[in-house]
Amino acid sequence: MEPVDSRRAPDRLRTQASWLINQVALPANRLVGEGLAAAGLRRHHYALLATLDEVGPASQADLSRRTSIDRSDMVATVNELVELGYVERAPDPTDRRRNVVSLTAAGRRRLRQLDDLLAEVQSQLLEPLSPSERTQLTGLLTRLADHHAPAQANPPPRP
Amino acid sequence: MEPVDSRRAPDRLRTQASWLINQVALPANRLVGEGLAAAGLRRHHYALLATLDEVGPASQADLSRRTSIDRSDMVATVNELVELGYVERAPDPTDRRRNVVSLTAAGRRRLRQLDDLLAEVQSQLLEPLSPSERTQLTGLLTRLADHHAPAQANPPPRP
DNA sequence: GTGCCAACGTTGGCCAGACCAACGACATTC
DNA sequence: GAATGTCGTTGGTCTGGCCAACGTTGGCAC
Repeated sequence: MEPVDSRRAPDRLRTQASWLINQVALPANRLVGEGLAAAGLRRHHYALLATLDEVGPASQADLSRRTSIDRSDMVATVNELVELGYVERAPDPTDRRRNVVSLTAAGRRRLRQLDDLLAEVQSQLLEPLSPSERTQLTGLLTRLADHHAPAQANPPPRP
Repeated sequence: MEPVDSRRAPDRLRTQASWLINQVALPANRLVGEGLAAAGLRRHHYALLATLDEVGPASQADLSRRTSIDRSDMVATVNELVELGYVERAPDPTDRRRNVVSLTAAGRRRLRQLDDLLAEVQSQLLEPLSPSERTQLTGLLTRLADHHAPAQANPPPRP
C-alpha cells in the first residue's frame, strides 16, 4: 500500500512547467533573500552592485534595462546604496537628464563578499543536481529567459 | 565588432541559477496570469480547482498543504470560487473543525477549459525548447522542487 | 531657430502573492 | 478531564513587479 503523502501536490500541477518554475523560484528567492538579509541588503541591491561592477558607471535608466528593475524602483535602490556608501550618484555633465551611478571602493569590497555568499546559495539551491545537470539546467533556463526577454531594441553603440 | 546590447544583463547575473529561475518565473507567471485573467480567475483559483478534481473533496487545511497556498489565503480563494459557483463548502459532519470543499459540475466544466488554456500557455512558455529538452527541464525542476519542498512530515507509519 | 517628440529621474500609487500571529471552536491524547 | 494540537478565520506585514504622470532636458525635422 503506497503511503499517500497528504502534502503532495496533484500531478495536474506537478507536471506544469509554469508551476514547477514557481515552486523552484520560491525557495531560490527565499535563500537569496535570507543570505542578503544577513548583510542587510535585498536582491535589488545585489543586482545593482553586480551590474555596476561589470559594466562600469552608468545611468539609472541603463541600469534599469540591464537589471530589469523598474526605473521607479531603481530610484529607491540607488538611494539606499548611496546611504550605505556603496554607490555614488552624480549628475552626468554630458547629458543633464541623467545621473551617473558608480561603485565606491566600499561597494566593491561589499560585492566580493556578496559574491561568495551567493555562490554558496547557488550550491544549496542546486544541491540535488550533478555538475553536468546544473549546466544543463542553466543552459535551458538561459534560452527561456532570452526568449522571453523584453523586446530587444538595440540603440547605436556609444562612440 | 560585437554590438553591445544595452539591455543585456551582466554575466554575473545571467549565470546565476537563482536569477535565471526568476527571469523565467516572471514571464511564466505573467502568461498564466493573463490567461486566467481572461477567464476572470487567478492562479490560486486554478490550483484549487485542479487539486479538488484530482484528490476529491477535501478540507481547506489539506488543500492548503497540497497547493502550498497559505491557510489564510485559502479562505479567500474558496470564498471567491463559492461565489462563482465552482465550488461548494460544507461543514464536515465527522469533524466539526473542518469544512469539506468540493467541485461543482460548473467548476468541473470550467476546469476543463482552463486546462486547455494552460496547456496553450505551457507551449508558449517552452516554445524555444524541443520536446526532449522540455522533458529534461521539467525533470530537473521536479527534483529541485521536491528537494526544497516544505519539510515533508509524512504521517508517521504508526509504530 | 523653433517645435515636437523621446528619454530621464522622480513621485505616488496599485496589485498579487507569500507570509505570520492570534483567536475560538473543536478533537485527540494521556 | 487537562494538555496539546488542528482547523477556519481575521487582520495584518512585506516584497516585488508594474503603471501613469510630472517637469526637465536632448535630439531632430523643418
